[in-house]
Amino acid sequence: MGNDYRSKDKFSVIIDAALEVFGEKGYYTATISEIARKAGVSEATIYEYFGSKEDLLFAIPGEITTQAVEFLEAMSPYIKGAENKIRASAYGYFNLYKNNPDYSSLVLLDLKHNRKFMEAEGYQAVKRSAALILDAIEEGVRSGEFAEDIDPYLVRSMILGTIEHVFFRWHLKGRKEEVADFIDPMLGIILGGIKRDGQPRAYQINITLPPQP
Amino acid sequence: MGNDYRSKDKFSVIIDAALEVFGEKGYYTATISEIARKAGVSEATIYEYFGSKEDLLFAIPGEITTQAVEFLEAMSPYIKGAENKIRASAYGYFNLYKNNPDYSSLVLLDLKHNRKFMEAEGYQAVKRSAALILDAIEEGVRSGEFAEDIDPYLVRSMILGTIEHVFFRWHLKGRKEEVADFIDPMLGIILGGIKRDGQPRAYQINITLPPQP
Amino acid sequence: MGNDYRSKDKFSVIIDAALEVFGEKGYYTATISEIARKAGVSEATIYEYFGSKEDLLFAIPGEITTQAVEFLEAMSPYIKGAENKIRASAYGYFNLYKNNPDYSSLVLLDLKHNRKFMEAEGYQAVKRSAALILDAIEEGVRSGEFAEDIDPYLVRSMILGTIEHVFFRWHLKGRKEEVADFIDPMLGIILGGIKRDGQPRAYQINITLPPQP
Amino acid sequence: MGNDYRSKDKFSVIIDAALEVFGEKGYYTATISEIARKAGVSEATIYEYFGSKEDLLFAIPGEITTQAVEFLEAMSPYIKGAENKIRASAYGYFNLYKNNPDYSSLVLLDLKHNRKFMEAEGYQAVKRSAALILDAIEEGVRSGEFAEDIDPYLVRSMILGTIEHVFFRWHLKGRKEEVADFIDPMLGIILGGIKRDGQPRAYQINITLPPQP
DNA sequence: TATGAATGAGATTTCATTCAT
DNA sequence: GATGAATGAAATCTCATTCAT
Repeated sequence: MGNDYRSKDKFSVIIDAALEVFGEKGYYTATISEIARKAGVSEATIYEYFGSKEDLLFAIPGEITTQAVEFLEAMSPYIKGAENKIRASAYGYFNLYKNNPDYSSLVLLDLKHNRKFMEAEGYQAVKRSAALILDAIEEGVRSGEFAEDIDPYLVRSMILGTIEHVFFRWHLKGRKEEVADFIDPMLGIILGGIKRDGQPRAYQINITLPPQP
Repeated sequence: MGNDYRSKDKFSVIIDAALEVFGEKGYYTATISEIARKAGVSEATIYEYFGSKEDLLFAIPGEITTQAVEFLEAMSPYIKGAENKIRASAYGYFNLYKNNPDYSSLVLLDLKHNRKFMEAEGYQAVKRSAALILDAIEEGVRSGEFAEDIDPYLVRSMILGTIEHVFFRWHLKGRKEEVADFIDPMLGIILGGIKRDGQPRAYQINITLPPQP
Repeated sequence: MGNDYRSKDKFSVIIDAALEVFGEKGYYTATISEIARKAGVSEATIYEYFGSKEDLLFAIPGEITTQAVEFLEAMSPYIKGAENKIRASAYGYFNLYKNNPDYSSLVLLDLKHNRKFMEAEGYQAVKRSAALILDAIEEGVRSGEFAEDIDPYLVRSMILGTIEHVFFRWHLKGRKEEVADFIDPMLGIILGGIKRDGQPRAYQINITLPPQP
Repeated sequence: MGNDYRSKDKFSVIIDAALEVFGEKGYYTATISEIARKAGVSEATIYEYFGSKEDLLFAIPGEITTQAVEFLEAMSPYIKGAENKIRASAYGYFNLYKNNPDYSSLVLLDLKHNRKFMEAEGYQAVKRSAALILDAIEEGVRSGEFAEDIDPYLVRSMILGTIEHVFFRWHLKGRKEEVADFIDPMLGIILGGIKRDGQPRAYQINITLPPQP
């Protein structure tokens, strides 16, 4: 435990430092040297744990995202109704990004643009979580909760795109103010736009024409 | 005229080459040397036209975006109704991104993450175009077209976020298939979610009349 | 005359600009581009008149120094006495350096350190003027004006070294105050130290020895 | 100790190589690449030890000069009489320049012309040593050893100017012959020129005795 | 003659990465 | 396991210089 513990500690320490530095400066501008300094280890030590700068980058999301997604997946069976599932996922993203600003900066500004990462292991969790949303939307269509002519992929893009866009701007603007909870209003609009609800929409009405002479 | 033509040509040739290389490899991975090779000029020549690699990057959007935005702005007064204005802007983005894949790759994958660029001149056009959408939304709220409790900034984020997200994924997936026109369905959902309910949406319905006896 | 005049003008204009820029920034830090700008000609034009940056550097002293030295040489026969000849030469240097600060900066800070220049044509005038001083000193020794055990080369080094040192420091200190006339005091000391004069020095006294037994 | 030794070695090895190359070619013409080659290290290694080419240049005098000056300063209190103090300092310069030809070349041909260096730390030692001379001269004036109407700054300029001029020419002429000891003759002249006349200069005379009957 | 335009040739500098200890 | 020290490999950028017009 002693060795293992110490070892694991150093691993985490490096990851944390890398997250912080990458998050602040971006992948290319960040240097191993600064990460090492912040982690309190030598540069060479970083290479004991991670094969390369890119490996270190890719190793970061593994932990954080996986944890968040596993929580969501575990919760999923207990949530009833497509809408609630979507809401849960959306809040999952929201909280993940909000509570881990360096991480979200890293993901939104660096990782997302890295094709290699998209194919790397660390991205699997993100994919699974995106799949959860898609499933929920499709479930909603099947169940009649949502209109059947909607494109589930588009709806998911709207949800994820909005969340990313808001956090993205937040980062670029220097993370000054806190990000308000925009999930409910956003879902209000999107769900309002795709729900097939009791109150028939205008385009669903039946018109009774007066008898023609 | 001859001279001028040749000069302008070289400027454009470099911009085009840079657009291509930056678009493919990203700003940091791209090298001046490759851009020079692709442009068919020497590296030194690039520095005759652009002071630095970053200047070159920032010079790219100036032309393309400005043109697109100016068209939108010129058109704006002739478009009546908030919804139509929004639609016009959304299609503006859509077409811009769709017709200039290298450019959209560059903007979405590189420029957007560059704080310096956000403050640079080339970005002004993008800002103006984003302002157009916001104005339209606010106009819709004032006119009663849209519910008054909506957050115009959120709505704009939804529109832009969705567009960016879709194109973003398209780039990361290798631009294989053509991007379908998702603007109408997207706006259908969003506008459907923000329109003031009392207002009958007669204009959206298709009526099939029963056969007349 | 028109052509020639114009042509000569441009030559001078370039020399003057070069003198100014070299004098201010030093040879290596100065750029042809800045000289061209200051001269109001294109860089290429400079190469019409001078083969290279170094040629331009070497061309500068030719005019100024030659003029000053020729004046000295012309005057020389009319000056009587070693001391007066030395004084004339020393003041020649003094005035040259004082009245042409850029030139003296150039010579003291750049040209002097350039072995190629020492062998170049432009340096001949300087050499001739240094020879004048040497001749005068030797003349003084021959005539008995100066002590015969002095080293004329050393004396010349003292004169030139002092003048250069003073102006050198003046340049490095930013040419703030005007350089005072230190030639007379300096020569007072040096000549005082080498003159074999009527007022017998201590070492020239006659000793009357007590009668030897 | 082993490590420390090796480390110090490399530092010195680079300094020595730089001294040699700068001394030979001058600062601007010298290249890091050649210094690295001569030092037997990579260019990158040089940058591990010195932040920039200029830093490397400025780091050179620190050691050599400081040592020489500290020796002088330590000796100073034990030397009695202004004249002897001046002589000691002058020989200090003389030996420094003579025993370290590369160094003196560097100082006289490169460093002295660098305004930044004049303000840099490495130059402090030179300044202190120049102050020593000035103090000695002023002491001589106060004590009546020297005439009171002399300008101590001028006298110092004469001493330093002469020394620099002689070594300077030596370098430019290719350091062929050895530099003779010109300090004593030079001081003989200068001191002869500034000494208060009343004081008999018994120690300088050669006496030829008349034939004894 | 004059020059706008283009470039060859390098120089400095930066960093990720390696390796002996 | 940890690291100090060293470096290979590039990349950006600068300028003196050339040449077609």
